[in-house]
Amino acid sequence: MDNNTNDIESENDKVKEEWIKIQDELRNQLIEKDQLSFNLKDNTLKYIGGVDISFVKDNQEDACACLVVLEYPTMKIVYQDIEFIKLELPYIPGFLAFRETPFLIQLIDRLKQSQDNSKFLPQVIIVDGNGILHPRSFGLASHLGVLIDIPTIGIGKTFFHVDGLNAKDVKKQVELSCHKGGDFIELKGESGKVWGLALQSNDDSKNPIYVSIGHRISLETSLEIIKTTTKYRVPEPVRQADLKSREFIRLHFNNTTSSSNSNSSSK
DNA sequence: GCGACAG
DNA sequence: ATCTTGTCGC
Repeated sequence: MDNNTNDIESENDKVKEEWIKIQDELRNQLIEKDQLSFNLKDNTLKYIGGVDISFVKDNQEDACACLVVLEYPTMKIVYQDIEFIKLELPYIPGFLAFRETPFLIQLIDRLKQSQDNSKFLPQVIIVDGNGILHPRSFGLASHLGVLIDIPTIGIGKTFFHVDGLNAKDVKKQVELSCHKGGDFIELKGESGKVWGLALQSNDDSKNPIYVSIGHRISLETSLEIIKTTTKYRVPEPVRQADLKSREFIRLHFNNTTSSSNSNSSSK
């Protein structure tokens, strides 16, 4: 029986090794500077995207993927696509991209192919997950960005330990240095590398968000965009994607499945 | 060996 | 990720 668990463990290690190779390869295509189809100074940023996946409770595989496109800077939703999906892989810290990326790409592809809506293809996408703020500098936002070749910004809501940085010290630093919305600190690790920023979203948000480069954008431009699209704790594009996907689950999944406490009838 | 660990 | 009421404040 111990042999079984050992076999499984070594199988998992093999898979992780393969995944690491894949990401090492993809990372060669990662661009950590501005390579954009717009300039923030001259109103050429029109469409900004947000993606998120929400889950059905007590369920590791039934979920809802959402892509929204907002008009900049009005933040009005001009396009949305929401669908039920079945996750095929578990959540493994450090390998989130392999779990979620296939479904997000599908949403982007559908928009690209849309006869009427392809004009809404976002010029930059804000992703619910880190960019290069990641053990191998290649989180979900970067992985997705490279695969779809669209600029992305990574947003984390909880800190991911990397390069000697840890949540406790980071939050302590934020407490000391950030007092109002827009204040931020650099996330500089032991190696000296700047992995991203901890940003106070608004004047009364105590809990920071973590901004990092996804793909084809600089940290400076990322910050500028995040600041101008954030009203609540998380930027409006990802917030809307989150709200839409949760609502979809509430409306179409809940009473549709047995799952839990209905009126316990028979017995 | 032990703990940490995006969503 | 998800589970949840009240509560503080504009």
